[in-house]
Amino acid sequence: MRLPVLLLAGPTGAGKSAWAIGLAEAAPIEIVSVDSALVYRGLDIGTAKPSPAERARVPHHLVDICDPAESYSAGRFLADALGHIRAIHGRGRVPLLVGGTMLYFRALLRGLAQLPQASAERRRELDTRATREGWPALHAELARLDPEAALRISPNDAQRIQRALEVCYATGRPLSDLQRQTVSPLAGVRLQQWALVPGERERLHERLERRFYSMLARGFLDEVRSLHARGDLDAGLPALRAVGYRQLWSHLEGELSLEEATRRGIAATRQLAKRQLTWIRSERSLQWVDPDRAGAEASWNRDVVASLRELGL
RNA sequence: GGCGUGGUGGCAGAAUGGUCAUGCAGCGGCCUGCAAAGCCGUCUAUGCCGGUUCGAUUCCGACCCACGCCU
Repeated sequence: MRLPVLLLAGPTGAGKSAWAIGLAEAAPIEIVSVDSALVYRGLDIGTAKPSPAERARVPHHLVDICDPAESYSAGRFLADALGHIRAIHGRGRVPLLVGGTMLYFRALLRGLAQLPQASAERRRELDTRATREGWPALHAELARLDPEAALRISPNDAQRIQRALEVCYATGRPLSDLQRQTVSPLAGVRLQQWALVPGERERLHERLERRFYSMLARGFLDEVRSLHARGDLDAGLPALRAVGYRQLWSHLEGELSLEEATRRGIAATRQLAKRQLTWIRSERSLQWVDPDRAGAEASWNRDVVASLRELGL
């Protein structure tokens, strides 16, 4: 028999974690987090990380695996996640991939091309050139090395221009060629995929705002303060660009009042949710569930448990 | 009650006798090793009534509202 892989996506604040933990208590499931912020140690309150108690009850993988000074990546995620999926299957259990980092889900579903890792030095060089010449100039260079990539990347999209050039330099080949063949690493796996999609955006927004205040009440600012106090972290690190952390960091740097940081943090959270929803809409293989509908969680839970039973689990 | 100042989009804030900046928020989208990131696109406005004018958000008058000062 082939063990399945379950996927649960959804925007921030939709209730994914609670659903996942609830399911794991009713079925032989282990949770694999699909979340670019939960990987960082010390980012707890602001990421709504599952509590130690919850993690003791249900195994969570890919949480707290990285120091905030490091940069995690989609590539590392893919390798890590596939490793956990295999290991969980090896235990005769079912992996439930839960999270909101849609690029990571896509990597899992569609695969990533064989590309070189990010190179810190190369990126530093490119940043230096960009401050002197401007990104449009580097975009023009990309147009020579990889016209196809230049066509779909905006002259202002620093991040992607940088990545494309980095790959061209490192491999001597256009990124577009390298990206041509990718295979789904989960091809042939029995997949069940859901997305929590709140029916009313308004309600999600209210919830996100309340949640932000509640995080502050539970010591979010102190959490950021202790990261700030380490002295070896800076605002450019992926961990500190996370929603909420970035704004509170900026307040600690004296750039924003706490009120302003809060306002912006809440707005950034809404924007994150919006981008996640855009991605969910485009991923047609996901089955939508409205978490605000009465009884939605219970009936989902029941259905999943039943379908696992059919497989003898 | 009198005088003064000011009313521009959800908010902030420019400008103009003829096409009403811009920023933020919102909304839609893109996404291959930073993705809670980055980028692209986009709707809504000149308080009200009248006058001058070919044409008024702009000039004039009345009114309403806000703020300040005076009584």
